[in-house]
Amino acid sequence: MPVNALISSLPLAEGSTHAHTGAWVASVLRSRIAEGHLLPGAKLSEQALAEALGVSRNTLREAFAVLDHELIITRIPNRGVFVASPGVAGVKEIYGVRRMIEPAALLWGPNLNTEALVSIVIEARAALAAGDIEAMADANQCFHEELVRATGNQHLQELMTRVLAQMRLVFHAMSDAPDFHSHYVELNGSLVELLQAGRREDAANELRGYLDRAEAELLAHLDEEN
Amino acid sequence: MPVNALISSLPLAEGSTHAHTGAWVASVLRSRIAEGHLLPGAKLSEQALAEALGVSRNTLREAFAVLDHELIITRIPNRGVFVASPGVAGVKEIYGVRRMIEPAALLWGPNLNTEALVSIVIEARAALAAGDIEAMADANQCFHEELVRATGNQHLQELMTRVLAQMRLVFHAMSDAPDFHSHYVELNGSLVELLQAGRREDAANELRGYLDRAEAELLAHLDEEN
DNA sequence: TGAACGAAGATTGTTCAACAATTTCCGGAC
DNA sequence: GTCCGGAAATTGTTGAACAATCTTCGTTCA
Repeated sequence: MPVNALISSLPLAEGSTHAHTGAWVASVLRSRIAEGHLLPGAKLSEQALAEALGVSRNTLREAFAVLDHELIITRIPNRGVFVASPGVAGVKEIYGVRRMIEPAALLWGPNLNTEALVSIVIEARAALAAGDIEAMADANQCFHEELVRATGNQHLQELMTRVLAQMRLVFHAMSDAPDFHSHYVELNGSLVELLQAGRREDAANELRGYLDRAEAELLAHLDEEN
Repeated sequence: MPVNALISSLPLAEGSTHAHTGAWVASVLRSRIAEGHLLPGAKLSEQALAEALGVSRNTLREAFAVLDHELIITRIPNRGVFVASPGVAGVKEIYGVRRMIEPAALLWGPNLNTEALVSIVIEARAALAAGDIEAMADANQCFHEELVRATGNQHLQELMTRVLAQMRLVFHAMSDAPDFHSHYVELNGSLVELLQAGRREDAANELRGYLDRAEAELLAHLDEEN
């Protein structure tokens, strides 16, 4: 288990004393997990983590409460805390959310910023040409985040951020994953074209089909992995 | 593998005295607030609450972390914890969520249960006839919760539950509120009629208008209160 | 051999007491 | 009346402690 080595590289709490340490711990763990340094299924030992982060077990526990609520970690009573690893049910949940919110944003979002979407697609194409899969995945995530930004609503954006964080966990759990992102670049592109033509309803419908196919693809890959 | 392996894979027994006290405290406070026993703006003193609930300050703190994340309470560093009191911005956020999720559920929800909605409308009508405003408000809430249940998605349902909890806070904050609920009974009724006729798109559009008017009404009342 | 048993040892759940950092309260000075 | 300064109260955080629960690992018994 390489977790111990990674934990030791965590930054220690320093300087600013007495300010929402719990939230700080939560954010550190959140990004550590998002970046894939802590992989799904990894156990987060209270004692080890508290020591590594330079905070007390009680403070760490407050961070755990937040991350648990965000579904980034899984707490099993008397067993411990683990990085969440969404299975088939999790993927279905994720796409259930996306299939409602994203088309709704496209169809009814009052702040739809087509230009921002265009520039993201251009970025993604550049990343694709450069063979930078990481950058492409980032761009794809930005695209869908920008989409939900059209709702002009903080709650929905937070939900989407949470869901996309879970998506990252799914990808991290599949180390042998093929490149899921590259062939969505052009799908995003055609979506943007529809938007530029003012055909929001068509765009929403296309997006729904797109999400259906993406879910099916992921589920197929998850099944064959077991 | 030995019997031990089989036993350990069984679902964990609930009700143990030694688990989830933090979650329990959170649920107690949640319902206390929902029922209006703790009004918006009220301060939740750590010491007093911990003593009253018979838990330690640390455990109470874990509950606070959860409720803060649910936006049911507001934490101000070094000042304390208060029951949230959504203002104009909060109401706009709430309706921003509802205006996206509810029509989407109506339009695309795979588990739309028209019969359940019908029976809720019937209940609401009975409450209206009996002059029971409380029951009417409950029925109205059930109606919209059932609507989101059509999405078959837990995340969206949780978000909706959170949003409806904030709605209750808004109503509690307006002690002199007129009866906002009674004239929505028939609007829900006409919505159901459209659904029974299979006209989901029309229903979604009508619901959007309905939510727009409801928001405007609430905002007007909030403005004149200041 | 291999499965069941059971007693350490480790880990989590929770509380308590203490202390530092801030805010709030209150009485006096101008 | 308001401005100031110092108690008093409250929050933020820690460390130790203990009970409950899991894990581990050697022992016993078919």
